[in-house]
Amino acid sequence: MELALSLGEAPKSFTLLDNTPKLSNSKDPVGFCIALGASDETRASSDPPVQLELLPSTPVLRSQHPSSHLRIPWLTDALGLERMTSEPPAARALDVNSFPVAPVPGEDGDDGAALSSPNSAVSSFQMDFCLRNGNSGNGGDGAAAMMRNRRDVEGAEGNDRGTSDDDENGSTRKKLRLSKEQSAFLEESFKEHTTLNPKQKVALAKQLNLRPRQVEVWFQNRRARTKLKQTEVDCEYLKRCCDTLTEENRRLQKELQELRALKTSQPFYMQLPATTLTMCPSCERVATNTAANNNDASQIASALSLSNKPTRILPFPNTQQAHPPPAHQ
DNA sequence: CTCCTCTCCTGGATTACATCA
DNA sequence: ATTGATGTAATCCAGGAGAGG
Repeated sequence: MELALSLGEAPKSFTLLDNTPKLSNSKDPVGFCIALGASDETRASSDPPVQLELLPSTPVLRSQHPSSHLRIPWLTDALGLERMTSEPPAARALDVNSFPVAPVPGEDGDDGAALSSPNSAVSSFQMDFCLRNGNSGNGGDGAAAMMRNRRDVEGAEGNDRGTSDDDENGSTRKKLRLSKEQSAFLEESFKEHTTLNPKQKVALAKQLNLRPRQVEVWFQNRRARTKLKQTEVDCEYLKRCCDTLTEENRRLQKELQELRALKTSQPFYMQLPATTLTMCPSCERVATNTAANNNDASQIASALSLSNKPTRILPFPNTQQAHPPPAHQ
């Protein structure tokens, strides 16, 4: 992807380097980073390429994060760690105390692997994520939430697609609200894998007492949200870059106007022998014969605009001795 | 080897519902 | 109590990839 902006008489271009790693291969769940290469002068030094961090990063969130209590099944597998069955009871912080929902036989219609999942050990520590966030300790309408939760869980059970279930009940589709613990655990999983293979999906579903389809949908929506957020961040960053370039364009146009005004106000400067500028034909740098190091175009421009000394610009071959070619290479 | 069909998965768009101010 | 905004679970659809005939 390449994006080029042309600004007046001083065209500058910058490219949007698409170094985006594949999400599935990246350790970073967001994994999307843009690098905006502009000229050093153009690029705002305070605007590094933006990478969105959508995951909880504050110490508070981290400390409250259930990852301190939970393990991602495939992570423990990968690390060869003990499974959660060996977790001390005190660590089972998510074993909230209501409505344990018995697994419905033949529930996992989504994947046949559910019955013979190699991660089946997880089921021995099946957590009860039946509570919605309303009744997990902050009082309020706990009873009502529990009733809703029971209704939702019961409605969610047994049918993977849900639509036929709704058809049978003659009701509209129900919407299960995931508990904070479930959402947090899914977030933690998403941090490790933005996509799930069937085994991971089933293991996660078992662990969270959800249907694999629900886990799948959650990851779909989560990826969509990530992409949306990243797009917003990208737009904001590009907008800032555009503002910076616009400002620089304005400044350069103004400088150009000053130079032209100076030129028209002093039409006979060519006849005055005060200062001689030499220009190298290869690199187009300019040097004066009075100050050999003064070959910066901006310094020349400021010299032109600030001091009213008449200046002569000569082709380089005429003043070989003033600017030997290898001097600046 | 190529083509076709089927299945599965994913992204994008959209809907429907829950929650909150 | 009502309502609009917002967040998000769920659905629908199209397209790509891989397997198998």
